[in-house]
Amino acid sequence: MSNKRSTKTKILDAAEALFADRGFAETSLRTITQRADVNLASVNYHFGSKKSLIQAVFDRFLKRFVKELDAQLIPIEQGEQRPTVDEVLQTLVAPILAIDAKSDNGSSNFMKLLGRAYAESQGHLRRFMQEHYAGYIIRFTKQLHRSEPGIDAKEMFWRLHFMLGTMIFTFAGSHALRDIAQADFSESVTIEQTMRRLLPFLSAGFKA
Amino acid sequence: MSNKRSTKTKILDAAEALFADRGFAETSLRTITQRADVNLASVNYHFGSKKSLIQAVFDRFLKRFVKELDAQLIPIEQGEQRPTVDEVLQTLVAPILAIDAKSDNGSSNFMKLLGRAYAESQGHLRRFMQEHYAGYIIRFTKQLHRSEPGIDAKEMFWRLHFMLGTMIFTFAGSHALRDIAQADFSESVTIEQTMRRLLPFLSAGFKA
DNA sequence: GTATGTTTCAAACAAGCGTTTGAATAGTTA
DNA sequence: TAACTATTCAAACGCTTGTTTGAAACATAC
Repeated sequence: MSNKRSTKTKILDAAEALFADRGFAETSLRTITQRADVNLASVNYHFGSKKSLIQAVFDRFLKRFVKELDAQLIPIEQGEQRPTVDEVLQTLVAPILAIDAKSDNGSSNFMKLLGRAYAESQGHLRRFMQEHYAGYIIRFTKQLHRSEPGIDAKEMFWRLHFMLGTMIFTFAGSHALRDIAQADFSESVTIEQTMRRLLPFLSAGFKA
Repeated sequence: MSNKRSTKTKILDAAEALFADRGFAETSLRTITQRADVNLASVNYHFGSKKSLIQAVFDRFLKRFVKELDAQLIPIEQGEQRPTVDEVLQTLVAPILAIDAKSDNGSSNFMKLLGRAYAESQGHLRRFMQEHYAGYIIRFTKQLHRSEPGIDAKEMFWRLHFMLGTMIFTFAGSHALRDIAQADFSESVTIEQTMRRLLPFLSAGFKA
């Protein structure tokens, strides 16, 4: 392995950005390999198929994400005091910010991909994620439940999904939202700013 | 025009369901015409192109929607009393329920399509909707603002989009959510039930 | 050096796509 | 009935897609 970016990495980088921007079906392998400056056949050589490439993109992303999430969850899990809703929600913030640190604009590749995975119809991606990362969702949910023990499991389930929905939709949102905001209020929009607006909305809704 | 469903209608019906389920790029004209039981060429004959067909599907949907929305907004607009947030949000409920009345499962074709339109990258759909239906958004926003005059325009903008995001994500959500809920709580999930859970979440968040 | 295994490359493959064509049919008007 | 328009149909078009192929280039070992 040389110190230059490997072909595999170059493909993953290009695919990640393009999938997030355009979607899976709308992004051809030719577009990816062109942007990555590698040969067309190298995708199938290194990843086997387009479907496997999609999973590899997610796997790399989620590995980074859950590593951060884990670090955030541990102190809360070990705390004797029960956490507040805001504290639990905060465990998601740092990972998202850390992962998309490089992306200068207000949107998040990670969230965009999550949104696309959610909309994806065949569901092979959902199955893949369910298999490999369900444990983290359970840990997060457990702490959320600890923060508001009064809310029963069924209600919890729905409010959690409402929250996730809002987050994913907001950060996955195409440039539309950001552009409108920029035009109407001439304020540049970063992930952190949006996050600051979003969290009170979420925790108020959750405690409703 | 005979009393049988016309070819045009059959195409629109099939396309609507398939686009909502699988997305635009993932749905071929051959799949649509097969399901509609019409000839492949009839799409181009009646609509001109696939892109125009997509717009036609949205146009039919939105026409129904805004007709209902208009009826809901008028009494509020004419009321001297300023409306509550919940009353304003309710103006969206009836149209959504009315439009997807036929769909028995808990998801909404209309919302699914909205979600897909939002994710769509080229944006020709967003432009089309902006051109034809922006007036209704303004009317709705105006009433929302009237309900909580304390919230300034910028904050309003964001919270409105948080709300829309949650709604679209929730109702556009693939079967995943519904399936999990059904498995874990053995409760069948209708749009109305989900709406009942969602609205308090939204209005609490909005007033946060 | 030669030999061996790994990676790249241009070219081609079959399959599916949206669209077009021109003839056949159905429907309407005179 | 005859003339004319609107619609349907099977077939084909050109193009893009994901994938495969076999030779070339590179790397590593002996």
